[in-house]
Amino acid sequence: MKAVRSSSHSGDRSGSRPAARRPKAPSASRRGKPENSSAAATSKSERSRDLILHSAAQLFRRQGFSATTLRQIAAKTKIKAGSIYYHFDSKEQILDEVLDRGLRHVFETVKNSVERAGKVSHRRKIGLAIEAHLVALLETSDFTSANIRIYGQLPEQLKKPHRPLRRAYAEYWDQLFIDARRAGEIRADMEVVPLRMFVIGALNWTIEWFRLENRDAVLELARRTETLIFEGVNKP
Amino acid sequence: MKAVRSSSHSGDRSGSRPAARRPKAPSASRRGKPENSSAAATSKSERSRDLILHSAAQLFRRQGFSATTLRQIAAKTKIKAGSIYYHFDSKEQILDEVLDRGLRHVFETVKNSVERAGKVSHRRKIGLAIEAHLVALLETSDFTSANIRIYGQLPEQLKKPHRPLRRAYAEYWDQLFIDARRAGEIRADMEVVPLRMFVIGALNWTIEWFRLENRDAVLELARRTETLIFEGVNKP
Amino acid sequence: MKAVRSSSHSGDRSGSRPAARRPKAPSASRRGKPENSSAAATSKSERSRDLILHSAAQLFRRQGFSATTLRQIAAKTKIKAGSIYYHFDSKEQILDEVLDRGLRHVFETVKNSVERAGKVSHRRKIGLAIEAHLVALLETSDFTSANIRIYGQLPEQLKKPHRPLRRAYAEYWDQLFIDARRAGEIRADMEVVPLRMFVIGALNWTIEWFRLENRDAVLELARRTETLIFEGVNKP
Amino acid sequence: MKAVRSSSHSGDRSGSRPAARRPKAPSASRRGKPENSSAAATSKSERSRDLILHSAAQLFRRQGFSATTLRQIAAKTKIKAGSIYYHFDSKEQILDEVLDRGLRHVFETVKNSVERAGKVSHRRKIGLAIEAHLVALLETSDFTSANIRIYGQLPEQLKKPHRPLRRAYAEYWDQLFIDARRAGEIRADMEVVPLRMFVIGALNWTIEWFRLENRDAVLELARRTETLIFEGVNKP
DNA sequence: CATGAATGAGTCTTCATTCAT
DNA sequence: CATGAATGAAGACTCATTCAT
Repeated sequence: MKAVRSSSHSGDRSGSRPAARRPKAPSASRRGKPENSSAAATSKSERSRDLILHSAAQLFRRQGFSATTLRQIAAKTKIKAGSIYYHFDSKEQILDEVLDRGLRHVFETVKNSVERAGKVSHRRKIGLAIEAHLVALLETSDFTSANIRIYGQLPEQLKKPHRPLRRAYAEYWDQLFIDARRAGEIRADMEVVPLRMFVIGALNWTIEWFRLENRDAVLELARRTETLIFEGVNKP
Repeated sequence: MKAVRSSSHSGDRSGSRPAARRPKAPSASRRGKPENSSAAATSKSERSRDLILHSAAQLFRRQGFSATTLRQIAAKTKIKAGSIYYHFDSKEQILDEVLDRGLRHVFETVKNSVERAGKVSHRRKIGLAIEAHLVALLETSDFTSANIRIYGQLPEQLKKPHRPLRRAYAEYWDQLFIDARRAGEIRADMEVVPLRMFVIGALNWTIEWFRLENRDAVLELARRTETLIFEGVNKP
Repeated sequence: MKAVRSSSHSGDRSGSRPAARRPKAPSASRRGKPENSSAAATSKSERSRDLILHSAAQLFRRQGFSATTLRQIAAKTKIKAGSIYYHFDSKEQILDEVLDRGLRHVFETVKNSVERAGKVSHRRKIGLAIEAHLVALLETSDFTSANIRIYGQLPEQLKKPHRPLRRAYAEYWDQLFIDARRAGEIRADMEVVPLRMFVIGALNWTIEWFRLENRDAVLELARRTETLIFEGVNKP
Repeated sequence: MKAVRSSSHSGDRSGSRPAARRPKAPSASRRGKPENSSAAATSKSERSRDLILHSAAQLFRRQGFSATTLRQIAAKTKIKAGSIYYHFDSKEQILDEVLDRGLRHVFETVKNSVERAGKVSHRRKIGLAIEAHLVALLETSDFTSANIRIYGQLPEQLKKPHRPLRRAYAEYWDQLFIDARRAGEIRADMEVVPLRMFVIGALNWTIEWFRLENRDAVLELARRTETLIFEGVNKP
């Protein structure tokens, strides 16, 4: 009940190329695994690939896609720029994989968190989703934060392959809200899509300002956010 | 009680340069004027400058700063890339001015809206601020939306000159919340900074998804957002 | 009765590109003019374009397409490599134009030479064609020699746009032979296609060894070749 | 009376290098053997070497030297690019050997064919030479066709080591013509060098268009060519 | 004011080559 | 013998910038 199906596009665009070398596609052993799995990346190649992706994610997150150069990625990975092409076909392919991992990571984190909770109130579920989303975004994954931060500014053609998964994630949240509303835990007159936008927006914007200081900071932020969303700022 | 002081930095960095032909600095007549003033842009030069800035703002907003080329800006302005240098010293200078105008625009819009209201409840004031912020962001100013969208990914050195004004704007909101809390319209245990982040985050994130369709769409969105913030999603 | 229709493809492949600048397409004033027209190339841009093409043709001819770098072309033209892109979209576009000019040049030279002769024997016509082809190839046009020399090694996709014109040229020769055979000046059992290949082959191969020394060398070579083709090496 | 002395240069340029593992020079057992001998290629190493050379020859022939990458050669040979360096010091060394084999192959083929004929007319000898040259070029050897096709575009320094053998081959043809002329089978006023160029040119150019379809096609072509050369196109 | 033409630094990418395993 | 992984030099191409006209 865990792995989010990869948007299965990743790397497809390179289909026409001669595809000389080997790696270039996410190794079977990694596909679908949680991105920050501490389970040792096996081959040397896989380790390098991973390091490159991590470097890229951090840089994309900070500077955006187009402001990030392959030389920067290489430098951070302590290899030379040309070497990147042993592992990837193009800068775009790196982007694709960063985006994909990032979204799959939040999605899985949120899903697992909610499902693990079992029978709890809808508010609790939404609270857990908020917390999981924030944890993924702010604590555990550069991929997720990179995705959230840069996606909006990418050219259409780069966004396209990631739409299905994005939509799926949005629908997952919508369902949480729909269920809660049906159960009467959310006002009946509340429309789901703007609500989801509002919530996700408030969560996502945290990348712009939140600086992780201690383990509990994110949890604290999550709690606060949940309260705000459910109760607003009004006097009770 | 209108004009927000420009962050006074704009163009300063070019101080050492030989000071080419003429303009290069916002013309006296424009300084401090509301950005969308339809009041006669006077000289031809000023009109071109303005058109360039508008083109730049739109492109920055859509693609980010580094993905936007001067030639794109020129093309959208229907001039040639070289001509931009009659009006600006560098791409950075354009950025500076776009950012500055953008922030001043929201700031003024919000301030004016609140002040014009006169004696009203704090909730009403905050509601007006929300509305004004959204209007500036989604309806009236490409500068504002450009600013909001790209600021976070800019290198330190480009952000720096804009910090004072950003801080001022943040403090303005903080004050709104502090006043409301003091007046008991907001729960006493609510900390102001995270609250502001939450609210501004929810508002700013709308650029990522909101598509302006009709005049009232933004107002409707603003109302909805105000309700959410004050009352939350709970059953009343 | 002169200009050979350009294969009209030239530059078409760049159709999808944003096409920012201007020149990039052969200027109207040059299209269809004989390549070595001494009629002054007018604008500065046109002159540069032309110089680049000439440099490219010479280098392509000597080293082949892929062994020739833009830097070499630039150096020979005494400009910087980046400047080439003011005039051309890509190395391929340069190639296209070199090939096109080259073939149009021989074609026109041959056609004009034959037509100008008026009512003469078929053998004379073929003799003139041989001479004209050799002159174009060895004396007047780097474009023609470049074309002949590199065409065969180009990847399919680069050859494609030039096929129609090549075919037309081949058919022109075929017609010369067909007419001569019908008139009884060529043995009736002689098949035209292999004959054309034989003749054109013998002519084209001269690039591999012939070094132009004096004005008459080519004419002398042409005469010799004509004799060989018509009479063979046999004792008369 | 068969083997054409290799131009003995092959690999010499690598003289200064540290002399890696082992082979790198054509194994003793192969030196001087006819290139397509099916007589057991012995060691595994030797077989690989050979496969690499064949792949290279085909690619050089089709695309030229500089457009052919080591990875393409490796792919065609079904090994990895790095492995090539066990057998060769550099791409240039491969080229050298391809060129050398190619020329030795035609040379031997022609020589053998002529010598085997014994006492025959000079025209017959030349006819056999034509046939043998075409067979080598179009049917039996990628090395020969690669040589003929790419030699002219190589940089001086790469051509140099192959000149002696080329000259020898040219002289062999010259001798055939001289003998024929002395015997009165060729017109006395016919100069030998341009004649050889004409003939070899017509033969060599066939690579540009001839597509081998059936066993006899080459022989048919050879016959036609011989007739043309001796009798020309005139009515008899 | 604006453009045409050019420049040079830097971008992504390719490729021959190396070398430890 | 062969490969996997990497390197560095170079290639095509882009782009902010300059400046004479």
